[in-house]
Parts: sequence; structure tokens; C-alpha cells
Amino acid sequence: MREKQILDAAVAVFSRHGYHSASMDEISDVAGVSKPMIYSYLGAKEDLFLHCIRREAGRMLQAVQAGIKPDVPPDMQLWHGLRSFYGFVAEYRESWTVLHRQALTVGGPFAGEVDALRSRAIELVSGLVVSAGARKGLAEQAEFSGEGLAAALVGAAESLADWWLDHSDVSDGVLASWLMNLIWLGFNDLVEGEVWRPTEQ
Amino acid sequence: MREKQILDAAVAVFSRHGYHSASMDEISDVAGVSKPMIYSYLGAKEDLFLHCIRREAGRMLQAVQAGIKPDVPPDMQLWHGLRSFYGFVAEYRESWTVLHRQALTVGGPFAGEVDALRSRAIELVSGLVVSAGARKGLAEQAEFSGEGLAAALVGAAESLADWWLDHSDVSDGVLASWLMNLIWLGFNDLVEGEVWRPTEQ
Amino acid sequence: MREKQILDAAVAVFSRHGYHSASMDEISDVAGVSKPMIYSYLGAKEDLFLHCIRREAGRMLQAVQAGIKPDVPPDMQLWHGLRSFYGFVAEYRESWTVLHRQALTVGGPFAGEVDALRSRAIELVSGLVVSAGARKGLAEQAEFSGEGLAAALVGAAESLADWWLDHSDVSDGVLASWLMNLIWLGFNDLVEGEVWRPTEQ
Amino acid sequence: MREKQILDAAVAVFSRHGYHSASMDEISDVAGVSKPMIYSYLGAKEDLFLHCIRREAGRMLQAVQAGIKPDVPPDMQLWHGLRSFYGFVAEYRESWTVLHRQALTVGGPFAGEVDALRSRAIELVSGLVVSAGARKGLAEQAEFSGEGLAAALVGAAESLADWWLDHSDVSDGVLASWLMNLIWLGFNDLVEGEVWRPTEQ
DNA sequence: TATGAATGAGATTTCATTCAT
DNA sequence: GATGAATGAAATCTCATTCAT
Repeated sequence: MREKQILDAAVAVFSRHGYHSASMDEISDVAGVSKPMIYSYLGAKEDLFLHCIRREAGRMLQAVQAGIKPDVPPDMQLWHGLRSFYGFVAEYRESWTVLHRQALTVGGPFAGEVDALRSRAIELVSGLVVSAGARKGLAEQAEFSGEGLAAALVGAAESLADWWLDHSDVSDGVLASWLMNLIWLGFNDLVEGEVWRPTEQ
Repeated sequence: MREKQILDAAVAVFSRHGYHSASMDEISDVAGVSKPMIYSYLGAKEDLFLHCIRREAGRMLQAVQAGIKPDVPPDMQLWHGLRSFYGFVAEYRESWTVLHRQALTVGGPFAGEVDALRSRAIELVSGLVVSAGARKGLAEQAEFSGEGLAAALVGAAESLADWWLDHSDVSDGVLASWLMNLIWLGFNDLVEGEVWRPTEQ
Repeated sequence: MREKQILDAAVAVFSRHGYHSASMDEISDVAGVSKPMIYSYLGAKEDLFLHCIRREAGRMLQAVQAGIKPDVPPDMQLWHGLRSFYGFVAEYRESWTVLHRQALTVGGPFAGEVDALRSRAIELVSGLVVSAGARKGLAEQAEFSGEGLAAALVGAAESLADWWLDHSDVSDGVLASWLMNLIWLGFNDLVEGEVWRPTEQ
Repeated sequence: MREKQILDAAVAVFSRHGYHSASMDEISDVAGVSKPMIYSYLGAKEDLFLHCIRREAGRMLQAVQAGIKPDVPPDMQLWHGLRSFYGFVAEYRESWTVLHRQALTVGGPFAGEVDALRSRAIELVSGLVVSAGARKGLAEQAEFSGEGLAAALVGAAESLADWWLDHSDVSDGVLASWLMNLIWLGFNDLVEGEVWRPTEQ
């Protein structure tokens, strides 16, 4: 299909050069169609970029959700989710680049789209965290913001993905395992009432 | 000094509009000098942006390092470092925006600069991590990469900083404390040999 | 017939948007045929427009001439001609718009076509004028150009038609009667030797 | 001045090719400046055209009004006005072309500008007509619309100007005199109660 | 030294026009 | 014969960059 052809090319070019530096000329070259076709199928540059973001965000969300098994304990759900996430990043490097690097910087309608995606992720993680906390009988600790923690966790995962792009010699499972160890254990301690406090000024 | 004047204006404008959408015209307006002056003092747009990144990166690194007290245990060093980091982000929002949001998207010489900064941060954290591990007698665990963990930690800290920009009603100390609890505890477990492993496929 | 279908659509679209802003796409949509058909039946955009002008000019001329009764005095001939003209304008607004508003602006072959139509009209009026003059025994007055006067008269009629488009609450008969009173009376005076001359510098 | 330079070029090119076919490239060539200068001094194409219309309309109005002597009888005022008008058309052919031919066809803000100019003309003529009528004690004749008559008169004058462009061998005074004879005499008759009526169906 | 004035080069976008089916 | 799909070519507009003063 022409649409897929064009979107693939657009994602490739946007991921290489970023939104502004990408030229419709190059996209049409890579896609192997003429510029008017792009405008006819997917609209102006902004629309095209939006379509890219939406498709890639959809793909990623679907990949991650497909990897999560619903009937296992929360830690295993997070574990599977992380593996799927890194699997996706490995397979669709360009998608990830567009979503993570490019879509954030350009203002306008784009920020909203990616924010929505990240919100979905944070929400999802928050859910796991809360359900784990509940299972362990965690009382409400007003001191901590579930959303803040989830944001940090998501950020850690993203950053690790970025780091991975330049150190591709570890498997997705290993990455996920690092995060689980780093964070889940700490979270467990937290749940169990162990708290770190500064010991001196 | 002319240079400071120009760099201040450039950082302000770049942080507002991003690299590409920022116009030399606006920068010269904000700086209160004519465009040829910018070219004469700081070179073309790319150079100017590079100078911005370098200055802000230097400032940030210096702020963080200045906050770290060398003769306290590693956890307290990290704690102070995080507080300084969030202090810097709070005080120099624009610097942070330029470094985190804008510098990532543009390919070419910029990525290198920011990577360098992040590497410094990762290195720094790695040092703490390793020294903490050593103190506790952590054997080399080939399974874990100190650098990878540090990257994740740095990412978590950055993400939390971003999240903070939209939830400014918590103090820098609270943010740092969240991270310490989330990550340091987990790391401690790790150091002490407690490891999370998947319990089922 | 295909041709009529296309021409009707073209006249409608040209009259709405003008020559340049009219798009072949819209014409083909309105006509209900595909663009290649237009090119096959009536040629490129310029040709199409020419065909429109010719057809509408022909229609208008025919309508006016059909309204003129040959065996009545010149003033009555003019009167009937004017009524027919305004009748045509009322019934075929779009034709009139294309002929009067759009065809004038575009240089090239179009000007010629419309000039030809106007020349026919001027000629026709000239004939009446001269025949009226002759009947009244008007000596040749080198000072006046029958053609110039006719041009002015035709222009007055056209302008009034235009004015009418925005003040449609008077009948065609009234319009024609205004012109007859304004111009025919003056012309009569002229024919009878009464001449206006400037009374002072 | 650059502005005058550019406007002159723009009027020349617009008058040759019309609004749509005129290209900014050609205008900048004719003006002897680069395109960005045009945008900087006079804005986008639409603005540029508006500036042209306004300047030429202003010139024309001023020329005509300058020619009218206020303390002479209405017919002499009209006479002088017409002479000035044709004088202007003779001297500024291109201005006239832009105002009459080009500005009418393009919709949008332009129509308004030219309509305003024409309205001024019609108003002016209406004033003369009414004052002449009053002087002669003309009763209100509901049958005639002063505005309509004025529109017709203005149209006649415009048309004659157009005709003149191709028959430049008569002087402006002669043109004005034709119109005075054609219309003023007829109007006089009207004022004095002589009315033309159709004599048969 | 400092700048107002100027431009080259390139970006997006739109149509009239034509193949291939 | 008829059309959906495709494109070449050109138009408007912007901006980083530099003379001439």
C-alpha cells in the first residue's frame, strides 16, 4: 500500500534528521513516490508527522500490552512488560527514536500525542505498583507520589533504552532484569516499611 | 560582557522555541545587539548553540559537584548530588530545558556534547555505586553493568526533573528522597546479594 | 451531451472563483465527469475558458438580437435591446459574470474574444444611433465619434447591470428606461444641434 | 526610496499580467531588488497588491479632486472632473489598468478597496447631480435612483476610458465633452420634466 | 567596532496535465 | 471510451548569513 510505503519512509527520515531538518523531498525520495502523493495521502508535513507518531505509538503500546500476561503477580507483569518494551525498541529502533527523541521537542500538537503515550505507560506502571502495594498491605504513605515514582521508573526504562542503542551487546531480558533488580527490590523495601533517610546534614 | 549577554539571550530563546524554530533575529533582539555581533562573537547558529550547551552543561556539572561533600558515605554523596541537581533545575529552568529537551533532537555535533555531559553524570554515579559496593564487599557481579545501572538512575532523575516541571509543588529535597528510596534501597539489596529473578515464564 | 455538461460546470465554477482560482478538479467534480474527459472534449484550461466565453457571448448576442424588432423606430429598437440585455443578465447571472468580470482580466486570447463581443454591441448601437441621426437629418458632426458614444453607452449599460446585481429590486424594464432617459434624450438633443459647451475655463 | 521602487514595479507587472499571473519573481526583477526586500517592505503578495491599489486609488482621487473647482456650477465641476480623470488615465495607464481591470476580479479584500473608490466617485457624481437638480428645482422623482444613474454615468466614463486606450488619438478634453453632451443634456431634459417613454409594445 | 540593509538558497505546497489500466 | 493515480514544474515565502557604511 502507498500509505504504508510513505509512512515507513517518513519514520526513517524523521528519525534520522528530526522533524525540522527532514525535508519532504527526502521523504518522497526514500518512499519512491512524488511529493504530491504524500500530500494527497497523508496531508501536510505536520499531519504526516502526526500520523507517524500515532502509528508508532500504537505499535509500541500494542507490543507492550501484548507481552503482559494478566494473571500473574505484578512483578511478573512488569517484567514481561519491560521485556516487550525492549523487544520493541530493538526491533523498531527508528520508531523509538521518533517517539522519544523527535516528538518531544517540537511544540504544537505533537507534545500532546507523546505525552498521552507516556501517560498511558505511567498509568500502567502505577497500576502495577499500587496493586503490588495493596497485596502487601501497604498503608497510604502520603510522603510518596505513586505518579512521581512511576514517572521516574518510566524515565529509567527510557533512558536505559537510549543507553542500549549504543551498547547493543546485551539482551532485552538482561535489561529488564536490571531494572527489576534496581527498582522492584527498592520498591519492595519501601512497601515493607524500610525507608532511607539522610543520616547527617 | 557582550558574550554573556548573547548567550543568556540565546539560551532563553532556544529554550522557548527549540533549536530550529529559534530565529537569529529573535536572539539578537532579546540580546539587544545586532546580528553581525552574534556572528562575530560566537559564530554561526550551530556554534552558538554549542556554546550554549557547553556553558549550561558546565554550570550544571559544577553546581552538582559543588553540592557533593567528599568525606561522607556514598549514599549521602548521592543524596547531596541529587539535591543539588534539582536545585539547579529549579533555579535554571531554561538551562535544563535546553540541555534536556532541545539538545537531544538535533543530530550532528550536539548529541556528542550532551552525551558527554550525561557520561560525566553516569561516571560520577558509577563511582559512587562502585565505592558503595566495594565498601560493602560486593564481589564483581558480571551480570550487572555499573554503567547501565547508572544510566538508568540518571534517566530516572532526569525524568523526575521533567515531571517536576509540571508539578512544582514538592521540594527538591522530597524529590531526591524519592529517588534515594526507590533506587538506593534496591541497590543495597543488590549489593547484599539479594536478587530478583523471574518466578515463572 | 458531454460537452454541454462540462461547459455548464465550467461556467458555474469560473463565475464563482474567477479564471485563475478555478481548479480543474472542481470543474470536473461539478460536471460529474473525470478530468481526462475535459481535456479530451475541450482541451486545456485556456481552451476550456475560451469555449465558455464564446458560448456565453453567442447566447447573449442572440438573446439581445432576438429581442430587437426590426421595423420599429430606432429608440424603440434600443429600448427592446436593452430590455433583452437585462433580461439575459437576470436569467444568466453566471454567464454575465464570466463575460464581464472574469474575461477582462486575463491577458492573451481572452481579451480578444470579449473585445469582439463588445465591438458587436457597439456596432449594433452605433447603427441605431446613426440611423436615428440620419432620420432626423443629423449632419456629419466630425466632432463626435459614433463609436465612442456607443462605447460609452455600452459601458453605462454594463455598469448598470453590475450595479443591478447588488440591487435586484428593480425590474429590467425600469433599468432600460433609466438608460433611455439618461442617454437617448441627451442624444436627441445632440441630434437636434443642441450642444453643451464649457462656459468658462 | 525602496518602497516607491517596489510599488512602481509591482504596478507595472500587475497591470501587465494581472494579480494571479504576476509572479513575485518578476516583480523583484523589475524592481531591481531581491524578493525578501519586497516581503520586508510591503509584506506578502496580497499586501503588496493592496498597497498598489491604495496608492493608485489615492493618486487618482487626488488628481480628480484637484481638478474640480468648487465655486463653479455643477456642470462645470463635472466637466473639470472628467478632464482630470482622463488626464490621469492618459498619464498613468498602468495605474488605471490595475484599478479597473485587475482589482475587480480577485475576490477578497481587493474588491472592497475598489468598490470604495467607485463609491466615492458615484457619491461625488450623485452630489453634483442632486445639486444641479436642486438648483433647477427638481422635485423628487421616485422613479429614478440617483445612485443608479450615477453608477451608469461612472460606468460610461470608465468604459470610454477603456475604449480610449485603443483609440488614443483624441484629447482628454474631447472625451469629456462627449460625455457631457451625451449625459448632461439628457439629464437636463430629465430635470426639466421631459421624459422618454416607450411608444409601443 | 557595530549595524541596517540586503540576499542566496531552499522549504513547503499546489495545480494543470497525463499515463496505465 | 473513461478514469484513478501520479507527477513536473512552479509559486510563495522564510531565514541564516554577509556587505557597505
